[in-house]
Amino acid sequence: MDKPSQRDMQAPSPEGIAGVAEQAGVSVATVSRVLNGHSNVRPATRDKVLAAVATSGYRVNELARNLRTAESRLLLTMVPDVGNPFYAEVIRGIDAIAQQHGYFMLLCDTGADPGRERSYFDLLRRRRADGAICLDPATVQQALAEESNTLPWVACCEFDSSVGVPYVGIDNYRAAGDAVRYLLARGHRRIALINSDDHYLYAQQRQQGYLDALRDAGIGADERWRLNVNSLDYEAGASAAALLMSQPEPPTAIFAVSDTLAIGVIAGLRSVGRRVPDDVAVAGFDDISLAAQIDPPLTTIAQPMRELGETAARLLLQRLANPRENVPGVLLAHRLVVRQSA
Amino acid sequence: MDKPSQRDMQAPSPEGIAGVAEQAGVSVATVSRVLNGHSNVRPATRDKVLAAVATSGYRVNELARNLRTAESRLLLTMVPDVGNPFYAEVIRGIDAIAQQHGYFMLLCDTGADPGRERSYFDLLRRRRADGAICLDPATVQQALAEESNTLPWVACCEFDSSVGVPYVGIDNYRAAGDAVRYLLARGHRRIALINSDDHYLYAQQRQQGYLDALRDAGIGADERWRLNVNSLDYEAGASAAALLMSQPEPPTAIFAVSDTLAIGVIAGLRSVGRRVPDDVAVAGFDDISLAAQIDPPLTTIAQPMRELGETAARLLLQRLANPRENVPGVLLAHRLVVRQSA
DNA sequence: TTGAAAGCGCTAACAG
DNA sequence: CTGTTAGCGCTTTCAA
Repeated sequence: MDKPSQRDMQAPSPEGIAGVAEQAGVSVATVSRVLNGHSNVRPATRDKVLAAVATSGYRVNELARNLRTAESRLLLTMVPDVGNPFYAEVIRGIDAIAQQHGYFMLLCDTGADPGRERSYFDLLRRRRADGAICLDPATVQQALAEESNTLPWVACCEFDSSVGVPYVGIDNYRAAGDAVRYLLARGHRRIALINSDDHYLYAQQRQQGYLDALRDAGIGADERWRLNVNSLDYEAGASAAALLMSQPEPPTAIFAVSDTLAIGVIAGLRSVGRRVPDDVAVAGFDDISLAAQIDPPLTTIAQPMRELGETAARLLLQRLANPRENVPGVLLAHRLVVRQSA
Repeated sequence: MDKPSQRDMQAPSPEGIAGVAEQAGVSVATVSRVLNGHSNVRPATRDKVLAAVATSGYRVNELARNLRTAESRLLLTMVPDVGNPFYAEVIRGIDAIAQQHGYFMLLCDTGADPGRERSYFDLLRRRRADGAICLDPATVQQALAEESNTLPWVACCEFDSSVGVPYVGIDNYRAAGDAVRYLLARGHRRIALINSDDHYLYAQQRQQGYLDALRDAGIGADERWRLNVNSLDYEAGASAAALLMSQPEPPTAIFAVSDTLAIGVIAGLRSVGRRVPDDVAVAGFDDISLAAQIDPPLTTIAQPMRELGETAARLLLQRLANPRENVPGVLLAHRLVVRQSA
């Protein structure tokens, strides 16, 4: 078995753009131009190139392109919990806009863990992502902000307007107030609050909204009716509800800062034999699609989830396109959706 | 304002690895070695480099590294619907394993659209992702398989064992049979099936399991009790249930191939005044965390969601590490979880 | 309108 | 153990 002689060997046709160039009888520069849709190429030449691309089945190596253009066309999305329907919907909004602008989404579930978030954030410095959207707790974000106001990122849903990072969200203070005022209007006086972990800024804002609405109504807020849970799981809501009901003077209404929590609350209430809304009213927050399906259908504060994500992506893209221009913070409207749980 | 004279200008210290090399007084090769943890570097040298890295705040440019090593260290995950809790949990499993092996996840929501899936799949050819995990309908996957058995991808949850692509999933036929046999054992004879769109292979398999279980019990399956819906939304389940109940001889039990559907079914039943499980029993599929929370708690077939994702990622990683080795298909165990809806 | 050539920042032979 | 050097495959001046 001899090695093929020199004469028999095919000149190995070059790979990549060079192969296409050779096949089309043009230079690599020209191939690159038609690939990138530059206009300064004679139609006939363009056709030759396109034909060569088609027959060779060539695909551009974006690894090379990315190095050359110094961009990854990836947007990093950091979210505390992909499994939460609220975040899932926001993510969809982000993805839609990203795609629309030729970007893909690198999704990272941080579990709201500062350590993980920091290391993900480092992806920006390593140029693996061009920008980031952060849905994580404000405490985490502040750390990021100190470290690098210079890196392109925006805050979504959870934000601190004072740190100087572009953001999109709702007015959590007013939204929570709206919920409480509704409960008050329905005659409730003993209103409990089941809140997220306090390192979420939105949790603090919603609590303040709750507190102030109560105070404005001339009602004292019993501390025993205020609970913080460290996860938005259904289970967390269920056990919080049970705990609330075990008190000597239990609340007649419960406001939970997340629909998932509220759904858990309803389940928990049921398990301790209370009926909703007759024995105790329940209001949620977010208006995930499930809210309308459970029994009883959930009264809640609707957030424009999709739009929140879309806006975050747009803000980031804008910042990427024009790094020096100031990107504003934007507040989207919430609304109270009255169903049957309260 | 004069331009700084030649004498005043700082020699611009080189960026990147070269800067670190200069600062540490070694060559770029050495820097690269310590950065990549190669062992053949004298400790003293290593320390010098590390110090230079630390003081300069240098971060490797992964765009360059990726080009050089010809890998993106990204895993593409194509899923029909990120919003579905079932998929969300599978995704978490994938992400966990990917991270653990130094990969990140590119998440793409295909909406089960063949066109979108095809274009995402092209990311592999363009070297933007090293491999892909596909949760999309088998019809779509078959198209991919024909086009390129050569590209590194695996099927997850939804698979066709005959196309020769590595996969992980459960035995859908048996699982559906188990659900139906349980309903039969509870005395039901009129059992409806609310199924996914038929282009999902799992839908066909579950239907066959349903049909055969009925036949084995000597019961004819009325076609009017078989419905296919084109989305797994709660709403789809709700309207399907209402439709079923409007028939002259409505079923006494409903088996839905997804928990989200089943939850919608329960809501739909309630809206037409039927009680679950007294008037009609409902069984679901997946055992998402929500299943235990709704009223009544859902009887369902549990899938090991997390493990499904983890296994898919491992399979893919294995295929990536050893392209010529045959990667097997793997079937994970399901189980019937009896709660109160049936 | 087209081509030649210079890198993007890194890794990995290869040589010493 | 360390340094020199040749690319990875593309885009983009600069000239023609």
